[in-house]
Amino acid sequence: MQARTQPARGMRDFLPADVRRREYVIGLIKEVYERYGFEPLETPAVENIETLMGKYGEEGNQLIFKILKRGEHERTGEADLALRYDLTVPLARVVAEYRDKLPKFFKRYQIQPVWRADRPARGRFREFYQCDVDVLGSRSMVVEAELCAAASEALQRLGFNDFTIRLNHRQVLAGVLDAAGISPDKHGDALVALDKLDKIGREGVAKEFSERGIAPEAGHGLLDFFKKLGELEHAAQIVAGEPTENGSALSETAALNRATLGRLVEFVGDHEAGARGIDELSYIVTFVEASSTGAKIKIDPGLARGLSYYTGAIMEINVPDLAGSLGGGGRYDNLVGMFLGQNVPACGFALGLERIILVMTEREMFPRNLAEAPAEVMVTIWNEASIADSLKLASDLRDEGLKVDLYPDADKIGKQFKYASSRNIPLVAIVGDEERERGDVSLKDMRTGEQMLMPRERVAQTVREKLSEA
RNA sequence: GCGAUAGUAGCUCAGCUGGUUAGAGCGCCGGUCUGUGGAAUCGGAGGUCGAGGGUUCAAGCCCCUCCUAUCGCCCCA
Repeated sequence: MQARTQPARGMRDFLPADVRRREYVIGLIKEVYERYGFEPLETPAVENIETLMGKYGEEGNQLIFKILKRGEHERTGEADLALRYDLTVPLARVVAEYRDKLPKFFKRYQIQPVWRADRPARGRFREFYQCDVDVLGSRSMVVEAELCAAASEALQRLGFNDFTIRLNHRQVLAGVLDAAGISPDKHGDALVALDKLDKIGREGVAKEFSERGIAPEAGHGLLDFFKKLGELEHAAQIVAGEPTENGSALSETAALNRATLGRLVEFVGDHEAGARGIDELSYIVTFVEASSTGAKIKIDPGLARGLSYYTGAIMEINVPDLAGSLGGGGRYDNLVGMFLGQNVPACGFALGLERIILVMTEREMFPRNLAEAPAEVMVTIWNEASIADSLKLASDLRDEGLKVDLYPDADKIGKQFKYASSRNIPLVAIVGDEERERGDVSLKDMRTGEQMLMPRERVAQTVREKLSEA
């Protein structure tokens, strides 16, 4: 009859120390986003199923957690609701619904869980938090630049400095594939194969191209283009010499981005949409160079992203020690239109909270004192007769604004000290028979072992002094 | 969804080619200490060996199914 106590597959319980870490990260991200002028938004966990279906591509549809109809309809197996798959589509729905109440440029952040019926793996769960920032209402590349800067600053505040924001563009991607002579219906296949370039190498990709029915000349042309891009990077590194230096890293990145753009122009030629995309990328890198984020951004013509609603720039953040990405985003000018009938330009960025926490935990990037003391002072209970005194003292100290734990049992005093010690509570207050007679309280500093006797009224002040000493 | 590896005490792990009552360290609880934690010392509890089935005289070990985690593929934050 022993029930299973593990949470459902891919779902997790967060114990107090976990929650403290999560809140620490969320707090810092919020702070940065607020400083960029973003406003908070929350939406329901559940959406009508039509709201989500068809927005994420074929693969995405299958990964949506669907909720069966209730009541009599349950037996049909039909679903009318679903758990949200991301925060972007609900945002588009909200903008379509409240267009008149929202500002012309709606800048919002949203930090909430989303659900995907995926197979769990390292850094991948079925319930996970995304930290989204989006700007709606503008086609300007200033938006892309600001979003990159905001996400980048959030990561830097958390202590990351070895991340890269890879930048690409859906139209440029299309332009490159067209220019290579890959037929439009094979673009998807080409991208999937191309994405594995650094894993399986040129020959591997070439093999996969042919398996996926891509014309050999087209495949070769494409691989050739990427080979030359790779050489570009190599050259830039040699020129810059020390890539770790801040100053030279910036110019190196900028130079590389310029060179990459140049190659793209050559290769894509007069492909109209592609050329426009290249212009947009060039604006973004120029705008971004105005801030320290510039050194973090790298145009990567091989970057593809799964979600089907992206229409323009796409980006992704990576760190060396994580296979997946720390976050990603892009422009999706047509998504709101799917709800409203009228397009509202939009661009957004999502940071993956779970992956940030995973890497931060492995690298021990959390402040030491985060998970520790649940209270600043613990009040002991001397005996059954003195419970009221202890309650009163705890209450008074709480009124003084202190975090106070009250030991619940009249255990041996040594046991109570041991408990306080194990919980890392720095101070312990004792009202024993002697103290009570004189209206005094003993206060022990668990860190030094020092113990002082004082009038009741002075306890709060002394606790504060002791806390600030450390 | 496919393939691979792993799961033994709260934690980290031993456990030989299947062979009696499954071990260690750390942690936990208690005593030494009748108003005091951390140290020392002595003692104690705790495991249906991930779950369920099968083979065998005998299963932690072999076989099957499932669960969970991790690694590739696929995809993604």
